[in-house]
Amino acid sequence: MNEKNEPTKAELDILTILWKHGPSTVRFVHDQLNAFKEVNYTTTLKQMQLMAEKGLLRRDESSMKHIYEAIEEEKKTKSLLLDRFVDHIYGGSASNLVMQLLDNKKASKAELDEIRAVLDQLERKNS
Amino acid sequence: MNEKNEPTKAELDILTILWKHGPSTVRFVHDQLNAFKEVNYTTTLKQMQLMAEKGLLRRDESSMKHIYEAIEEEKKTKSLLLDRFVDHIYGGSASNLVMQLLDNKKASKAELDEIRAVLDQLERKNS
DNA sequence: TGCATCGTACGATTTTAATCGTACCTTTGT
DNA sequence: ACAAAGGTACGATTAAAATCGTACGATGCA
Repeated sequence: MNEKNEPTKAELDILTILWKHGPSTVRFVHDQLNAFKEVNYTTTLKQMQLMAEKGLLRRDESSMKHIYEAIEEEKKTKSLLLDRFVDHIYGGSASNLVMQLLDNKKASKAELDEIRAVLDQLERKNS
Repeated sequence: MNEKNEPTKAELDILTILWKHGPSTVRFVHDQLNAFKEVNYTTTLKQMQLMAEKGLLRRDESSMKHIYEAIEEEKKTKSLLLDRFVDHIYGGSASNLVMQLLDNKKASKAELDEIRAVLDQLERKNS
């Protein structure tokens, strides 16, 4: 993900679908999209074409139905977004973010356990 | 914070300053802003006026130099943004977010300890 | 008093994101 | 063969965010 290629909301919706289903046609992505959001087919098409230009998607035009694929993997992109978010909203402090997260009861018991497990594992690795 | 009053990036910059320094004049906010971002004075002014209209800021016009103040408190607004973020990017799973956060080495040793402390405290409270 | 300074008001502009309409090419079924 | 269906290309439009220029009122001081 080069530079300021931060995906917008609409782009992220498309990326999410591609990450989930792998390389897909515009039609497929569009149908998935319409499951929760009304848009015109040409809008989805255009959006994906723009994303290809921007370097967010790779396009295979060998067949008539072009196949699009996310260039960056899910994890990498999301972690970039996360970093931006932490920096922007929490002044770069990850712990502040986590504290608020836990505070807000946004995390279930199971999630708490999971988080603790990750912490433990990380600590073991670092020692 | 009503409805879709989600602050944009530029608005968040202004809110951050107001949260930090309390009720302020446009001039003051503008100077703070310019410390890290070049903008025209009238832009800041306009932005703050719009934010007041939107219900993000409260304005005291009793004196010539209008005084602006964030309506919602920092914590509330940030937690709203955080929730949106978790929902949008991590499908609502707080633990996924945290895992990635820790994974990414975005958290220092001190932060890890802090996070663990919060976890401990929460667990004690819940039992 | 008058002029430089600092303030707000307001319309216009720029930029970017998002959407859509229309033209036109390809495939497929009859 | 040809019409219907489904595909891409592309320009135009809309909407929202952000920025700026200019007008003009208040204040203060030489």
